Order: sequence, then structure tokens, then C-alpha cells
Amino acid sequence: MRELPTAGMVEIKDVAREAGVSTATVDRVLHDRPGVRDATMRRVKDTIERLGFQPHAAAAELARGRRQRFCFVMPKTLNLFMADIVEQLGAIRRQLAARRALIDVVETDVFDADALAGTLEAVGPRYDGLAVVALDHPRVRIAIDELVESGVVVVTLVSDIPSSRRAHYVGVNNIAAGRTAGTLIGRLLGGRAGKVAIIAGSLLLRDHAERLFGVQQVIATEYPGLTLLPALEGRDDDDDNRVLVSRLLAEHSDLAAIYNIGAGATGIGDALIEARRAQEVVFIGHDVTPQTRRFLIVGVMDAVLSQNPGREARSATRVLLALSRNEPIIAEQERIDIHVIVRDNLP
Amino acid sequence: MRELPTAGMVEIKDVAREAGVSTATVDRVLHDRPGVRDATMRRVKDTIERLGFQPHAAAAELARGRRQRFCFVMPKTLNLFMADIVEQLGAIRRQLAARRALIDVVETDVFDADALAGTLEAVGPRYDGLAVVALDHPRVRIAIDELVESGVVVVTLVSDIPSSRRAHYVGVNNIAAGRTAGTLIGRLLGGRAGKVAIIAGSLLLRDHAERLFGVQQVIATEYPGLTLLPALEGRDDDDDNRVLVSRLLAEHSDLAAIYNIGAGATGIGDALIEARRAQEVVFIGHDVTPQTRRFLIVGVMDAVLSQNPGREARSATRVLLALSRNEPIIAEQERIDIHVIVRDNLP
DNA sequence: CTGTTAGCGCCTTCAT
DNA sequence: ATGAAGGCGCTAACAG
Repeated sequence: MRELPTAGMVEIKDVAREAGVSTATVDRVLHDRPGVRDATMRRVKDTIERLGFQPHAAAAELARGRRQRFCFVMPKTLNLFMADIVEQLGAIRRQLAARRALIDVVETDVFDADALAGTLEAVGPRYDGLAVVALDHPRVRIAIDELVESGVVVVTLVSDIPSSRRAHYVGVNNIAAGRTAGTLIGRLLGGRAGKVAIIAGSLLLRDHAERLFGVQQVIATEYPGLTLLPALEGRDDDDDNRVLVSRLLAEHSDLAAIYNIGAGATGIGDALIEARRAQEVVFIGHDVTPQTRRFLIVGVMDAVLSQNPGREARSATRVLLALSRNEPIIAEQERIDIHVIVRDNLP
Repeated sequence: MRELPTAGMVEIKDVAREAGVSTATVDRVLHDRPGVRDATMRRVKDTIERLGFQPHAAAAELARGRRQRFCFVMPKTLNLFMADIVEQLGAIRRQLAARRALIDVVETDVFDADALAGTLEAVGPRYDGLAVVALDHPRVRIAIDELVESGVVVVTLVSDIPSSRRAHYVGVNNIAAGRTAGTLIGRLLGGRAGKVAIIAGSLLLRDHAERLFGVQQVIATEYPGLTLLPALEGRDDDDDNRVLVSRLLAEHSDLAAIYNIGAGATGIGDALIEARRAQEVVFIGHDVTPQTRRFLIVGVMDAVLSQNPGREARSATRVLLALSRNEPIIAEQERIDIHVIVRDNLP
């Protein structure tokens, strides 16, 4: 059993006394503020090290008395996944109130680059930090970069713009998600040959495009028996998807699998059931919703790839808080991973 | 865009003034402390509600000035997964120092009920909270219950004792994990018939026993073409496992799948490779380690079920902190879920 | 039952 | 370049 020294009992005044300076000087050294001779600085740093001094976080937070404002810029038409994030933000808001930080949510048309960029320009400057579901478009990138330039912390959420100067991306690696879907399809078909259909919401969205890229990679190179049909876009809409899939099923008697890249799983599942081919066709999609949950249980869907909306909301908030206070973030803690959900590990 | 009121600016003294009482009384009401007339209490609660008062967490923490000590009771012989948890605790320790809490780690023989119970009795009373990798044995349960009785917060970690009075269990639903393994095996075999072997570490461990139960449930009821061989115990040891699997492969030419419930994947994988049946036999195990990672990439393993050690360590810490301060925990945030990892979504 | 008051440990003017 | 002193908002001990 390891007995730690009664750590954390050391306070600034202890350091000050030991180093023969005032607490103000220790504070200056602690935060790399100017106005301290090099020699003094070194001496203070040494004693901090020697005594193992750790500033008391609560005391610092209280004394600083800063308040911060964050804004989440979300899609105007919330699908279930996005709605879930917004709902979680409600709970988070309460916690943040106790830390004197607040979050607003604004909704905008994320498919319209001008609208999105306009929103960012309009609301951004009023906040210390922004989380944005980003459309990867030059106009949006510029708006983000300008906010960053003016000192606003920006994180991208769910969909990234890697070329922008955003501080952090909260979301999964979507190429890996697509690859995972590809591998699952290949393995679940167990060598069977046939056609694989991909339904996306919109390939303008970077997350959808990346998933498509990933699944194509795997199917094309690892499963020569499978033929990828051209990706279809159903705007994440149940009705559109139902029509698309009904047509697919009619045209391809050897359709072996469907990968739904975005939302609108209900339309696809219903079309499969209607055609009585729900059991024979492998169907993989994203996000656990009441619909996909039911489809998994009855065997219409075979696997759902998911990211935890609550975790993403909390991660974005933590990152925003930390970065706007110039504190470091723990990368490992903020990694969002892809879940593979089957009937038996549904949350 | 929703404009929130400049929330959180309300302080205790505002509430006090509005309610016509002193700050001390507000504080009493806030914490349900005795010594307040019913009428006053109601009045204060109303104004708190009306003003939307939220106590400033940092100020409260500073004023209270409590320090807490926690202890993690871990297995003496650390497998990679447990070692990972301990390593993460090192990082967490630093964060906790800033909150004036500290954690010790003690290692003990968790397979020996007397030793484990003895350790709990010996070290427990010195701490505000304990996280225990628990062996489900009456002696251990009693030790835990007595600690709880004396006011120590106890959480079980990775392996639970549901019948004990522990405040919380940090870990996955192992029956669900076993069921997930069963479904993956069944689906990956795609209707092929054959035998399924289960290798456990020790069925005395509740987590192993539960996984076994789960996998048996699914295979027996959903995949009649598959025959479950009696579970073998390899003490999570590579050498033992290698011998067991070599023998299995020799005896059963129709061995279709292996589910490794505990550690020691290397021995199993090596035996499969040696027998040149690595590709044909479906091999599923637990926990991402350098070994299982390599097996996944080269196709010896088909899927790994995993729980994130860092997340579990942090969750246990958060829960201990919250409960020992009489704060609520956010269940959803503390849920540990089972990850299905294939080659393409390796972290 | 209720109010007064002195901190908690750090940060931040304002002097020196 | 350095120090002294007053708060930050809440809690707890002590009066009344």
C-alpha cells in the first residue's frame, strides 16, 4: 500500500514564505505574468516544485470570477440525433450555471453555406466559445477562421472542417465509421455475392461523404464478390428513403445489403418489410433511435453504428470551458468512439 | 436565437434580501439543515425558485474546505486491462489534487476472499470512499456492507456484488457482453454448423460467469446449428490457454468458433495460427491490448468486446467524489457501455 | 429559531 | 520588480 504524503495541503503562502517573496509574486510566477526578475522566478519555481504545490482549483475559480458564454450552432431541422444533443444541453446548462457559464443554442440552415456563415458572423462575436455543426464550405471556413482570429474558441461538432482553424473537433472518425460498416456488411454476408446499396442524406455533408468513402474502400478492396451501387441521396427523409429503397428492391433481385449513412432509417426498414426481404438483406445504419432500436430487436437491422449524443455534448462543453480558460484538455478523455450496436448491447 | 436571462448572477445575499432573512438562513434552507421555521423555509425556497438562484460551486467547495481520501483496491496480479486502469489513476490523481482529494491504490489477491475481505477491513476505515474489484463471496460482501454501514462510500469496479450494499457499480453489463459475443459468433458463422468453445479465466469471477451465461443463452436458443462445448478455465494465462486450445483443435475438427471470456488471448491466437486454422475459426475476445489489436488487424480475431479503462477509472472517481459529498450522480453519464471493436474501429 | 461575522485560498488592484 | 490588502460567494461557529 502506497502512502502518499498529505499532498495538496501546501498553499501559496507556504511557497511565498519558503521562497522569501510575497504571495503576489508567487501568483505572477504561477501564471507566467511579467514583472518578475529571472532569478526570483527560478527560485519560486523551484520551491513550487520542491513543495509539490498544487493550486486549489475552486479558490482560483472563485477569485477569478470570470463568466463565460458559449453558443451551440445547430441544424434548423433537428433529426433525432441532433435533437438528442440539444436535449442533453438542457441538463448541462444547469451544471454550468453552478460554474457561472451559460450556453445558448441557435438553429440555422447548416446546408446553406451563406446562412450558416451569416449566423456565425452575427452571433459569434458575442460569445467566448462556439460549437458548430459545420458544413465544409469555404465561406463557412472563413467565418470560423475570423472568429478564431478575434479570440473566440471554436469547436466543430459531429461534422468537421479540418482545414479551418477550429481548436478541436468533437465527433467520430467518419472514414473509420464507413469502413466499419463495410467490414460488417462483408462479414455478415459471409462470402455471399450480391449488390450493396448506399443511402446518404447529402454528400455535401462531410460526415456523409467520409462514411461513403470508408465503406467504398473496404467493399471494393476486400470483398470482390460484392458490387457497390452508386450512392443515393435521400435527404435523411423517411419518405424519400422509402421510395428509393422500394425502387432498389424492385430493380435488383440480388440486393444483398443496404448501408444507411444518415438518418431516415424508418423509410428504409419499412420498404424492406413491405417487400418481405427484411431478413435476407443486411441492413446497417447509424444512431440508436426508437426506430433503429426496434429494427434491431426484430432483426430488420443487423447493426447500428452510433455515437453517444450526450457524450458529445458534454465533451464539447468541457473543451469549450477548458480552452476558453486557457486550460489544457485531456485528449484521451475527449475522444469520441464509434459504437457498434447489435441487438444484445443496446444501451 | 434564444436569449437567456443573465442567469447565475443571483447570489445568496440577493435571496436573503428578497426573502427578508439572513444569508445564514438561506444557507440552512439550501442544505435542509434544521433550525428553520416551516414558514420561513417555504418563503426562502420560493424566492430561490423565483430568482433562479444557483449556488456557485467553486465558492461552496472553497468554503467547505473538505478533503477526501479514496482508495482503489485492485488485483495483485494486474493483467493489461487492470494495469491500464491503474495507470490512468496516476493522471487522475493530479487533477484531484487541485480539488483537494487524493487516491491511493492497494493491490491484493482478489481471488482469495479472506485476503480481499481482510484488506477491505484493514484499509477501508481510513478512507472516505473505496473502489473495489470485487470477488462475489459472502465474506467480501459482509466486509463491504460493514464499511458502508460505517459511512464509507463503496463502489464496485469491473466485477460487481449486486447483493451487497455498495453504492454503485462501475462496469459493463456482463450478461449483455456475453450475449453480444454469442450473437456475433452466430452471425459471423452465417448459418454454418459446428462447435463453439468457451475459454474463461475463472468462473468464480462474477464477470466471467455472467459472460458465460450470456453467450450460452444466445447460442442455445438462437443458433441450434451450433453446439456449445463445456467452458474451460485457463486462469487468464497464455500458456494454459495455448494448451487448452491446441487440444480443442485436435479433438474437434469441426470447431467453428472460440469465445475468450477473459485475458490470455495470445495463447489462443498462437494455438490457432500454429494449427493453421486461424482464418476459418471465428475468434472473439475481450479488451483491446497490443496483442488483440494485432490479431484483429491480421484477421486472427474477428471482434473484440471492450470497455474503456480510462473511462471506468474516471467514472469511479467521479462517483466517489460526488457521493462522498452528498451530491447526485448523472446515471447516464456514468453508464459504461460495451464496445464492439473490429479491425476498422480500433481506437 | 435567526443573524453576525470571520474565514476558505487565490487573484488583483494599488502602492511602493 | 515586489508587497499589502481587499475581495470572490459560500459556510460554519458563535451569539442572541
